[in-house]
Amino acid sequence: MNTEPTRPSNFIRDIIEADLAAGRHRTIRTRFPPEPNGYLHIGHAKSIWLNFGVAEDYRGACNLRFDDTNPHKENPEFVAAIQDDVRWLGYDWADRLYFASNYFEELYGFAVELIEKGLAFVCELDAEAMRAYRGTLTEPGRPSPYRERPVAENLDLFRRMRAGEFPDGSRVLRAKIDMAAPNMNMRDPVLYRIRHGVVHHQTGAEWCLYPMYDFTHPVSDALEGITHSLCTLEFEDHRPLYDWVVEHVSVPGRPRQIEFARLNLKYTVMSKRRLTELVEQGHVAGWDDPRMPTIAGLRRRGVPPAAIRDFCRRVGVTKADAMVEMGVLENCVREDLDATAPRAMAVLRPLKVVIDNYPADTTETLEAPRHPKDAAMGRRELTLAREIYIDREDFREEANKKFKRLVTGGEVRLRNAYVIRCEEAIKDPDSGEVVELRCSYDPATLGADPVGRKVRGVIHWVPAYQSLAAEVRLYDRLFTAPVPGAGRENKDFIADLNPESLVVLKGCRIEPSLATAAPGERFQFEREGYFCLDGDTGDAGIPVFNRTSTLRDSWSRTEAGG
RNA sequence: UGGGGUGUAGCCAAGAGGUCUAAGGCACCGGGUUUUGAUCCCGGCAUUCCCAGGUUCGAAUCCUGGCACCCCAGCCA
Repeated sequence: MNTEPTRPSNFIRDIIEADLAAGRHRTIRTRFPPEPNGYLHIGHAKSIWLNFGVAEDYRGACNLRFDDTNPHKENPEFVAAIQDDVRWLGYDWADRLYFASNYFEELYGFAVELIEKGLAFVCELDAEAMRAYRGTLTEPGRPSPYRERPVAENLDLFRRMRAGEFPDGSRVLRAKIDMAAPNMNMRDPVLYRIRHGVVHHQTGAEWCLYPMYDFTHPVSDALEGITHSLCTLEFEDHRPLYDWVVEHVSVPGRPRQIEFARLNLKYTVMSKRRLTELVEQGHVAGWDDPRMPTIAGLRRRGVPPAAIRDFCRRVGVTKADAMVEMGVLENCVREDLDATAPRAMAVLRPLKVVIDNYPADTTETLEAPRHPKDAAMGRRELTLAREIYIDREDFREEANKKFKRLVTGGEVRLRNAYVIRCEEAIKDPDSGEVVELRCSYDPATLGADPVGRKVRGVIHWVPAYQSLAAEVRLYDRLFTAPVPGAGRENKDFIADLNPESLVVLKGCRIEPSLATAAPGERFQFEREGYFCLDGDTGDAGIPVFNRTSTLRDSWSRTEAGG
């Protein structure tokens, strides 16, 4: 992990360095605090990278803590998936796995402390009434009629709330702060609510009283000795409340909350609500659908964890709302995969080629490097035969000089093999479609340029009978709009789904050496892109490859531009 | 007409009174190498820092006043 390029400076690191220099802390402690109510996405990756990275750089530690105070939305599947994803990203929390629910008893004690100090009270206003009392953004709220209840009564009521004597929604515990505060979060915020009949994934049926985030988070941070509690910008308004809790309750630490801007990516969505909707309404195949911006989706797509870390580093950490282009991620993926992915040949849309002057009853074994710039990756064997497949896109009956591939009467280099000439294109008499090419090859061109002429194009190929059948799934951006739902009625992001985000190619042929590939292995199919072997199999058990990314393609631009 | 934030190139982002006629990355535009139209290499790409005043010998950096955008009225996190 330390072979990674230096993490650039940012305002959070500046704060940490200043704190260290001033002797406010001897060592740094951070935490990544997901709520287990969904899968992690690339926005979380930024937080994970920041929290674990900063801890690593300043020789501190980062805890993994599940913020599990709302049993209605949380479940063990998410708890497990989140751990898998953090680990896969390359981070290790050692024995520091925590749950906010582990602190329920302490939390309860601190709530009692607040009541005893006259800083919290049991309120019987229902949700609607409480909203009315809260006031608005421009008008102050009014105090709850229950605000001045005696301490002893509050204590008794709170104990009975825990004991299960009151139904859901009948009572809450509230902090007594300031109903006229311009910051809505300070208008006597709710600290505890009653939830009967839910089985919490960690604490079971032990509690019917659950603490709110604003109370739980600062206490949990303090209990764990967190020095810097990093969170996203929308919690900025909560910081005064965070500080209030830390100050008024006898916790052992003084954590400091620092907010940074969350990651936004064009052409995708990042909110848990929207991702959940995509999954539950079946717009994608699941949380790990390769089109999803989830960590699980990116993993299945073939994106290497190092590319995600690099992406986080490049994007930076600031307080300015940012909308990052997909191109940055794609570049990180290509950069990593160019260096690490073995090369192979795969023909996605096969067109049969018969090399007429090649002996019919033999094949030839050729060798090719697994990587053009990394000899250590070794070599692989290719089988050349009289009948091969090339991609339909690499042949045109006629074309102008810019088309560097095969045309009738023209020559092209078969990658890692000979130069061939197309003598004739055989067409289906009914449809006129080209169904086969009759070619000849020049035996003198293996590893050597032909004499007296130059061949500009190189195309990939596979042997017709020795190659393997495969299914290839081509992925494109999930949405057609840079900000899905923007400008639509009800922000209807579903309407911006890209109908061509997935194209399945079933008749593909891949080179024989791919027979031993294992699920999760990544390759560059030369001239096509980067692909990752999926765990699924296609028709008749054939392997399935997911396209992680195309190669950069200046040809399509040239051609489109005329 | 409340509070909290943010504004540097198409997209991110350094920068903290002079070394800024403003780093770096992505994108884009050339040119070179190449048995991947890939990679790689070389070059180009903000006289300008949301706007307007002001302070100063000197400002993206300080002051004042505007403007724009984001977040907040869950017994969600």
